[in-house]
Amino acid sequence: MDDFFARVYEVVKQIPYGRVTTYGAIAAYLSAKKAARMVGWAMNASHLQPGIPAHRVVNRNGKLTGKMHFGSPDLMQQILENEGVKVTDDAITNFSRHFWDPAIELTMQTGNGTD
DNA sequence: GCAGTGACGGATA
DNA sequence: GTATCCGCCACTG
Repeated sequence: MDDFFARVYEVVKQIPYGRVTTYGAIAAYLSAKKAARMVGWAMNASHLQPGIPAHRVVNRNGKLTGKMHFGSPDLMQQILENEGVKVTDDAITNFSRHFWDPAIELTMQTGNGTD
């Protein structure tokens, strides 16, 4: 729990305001690209940890697949729109424009919060 | 120890 | 582009 989960949380917490990423991107960053499910599963437990902007994590299609886990099915969309991310039909519009890849933005630097 | 499941993704048809 | 299947790793029953 302090291994894989912590990794996912670290990456998710690095997601800047108004940006979003995908489970696969995080998984790939964690060298577990084949196990994108694990990321999503870890996110399921993310609500146990504070400061985890899980709403900024969507699936490859930019779809708010996990919105149902926020307590309110519309909460996730509300937060995204509140951050300037337009959401239509439970999917992020201009997704590629808001897309944030940890493997690029973090330049493959694991756990380096010096910046 | 085995089987089922999961906030996914990629490949194939 | 859409639909279906399989693989992936970890956890629970």
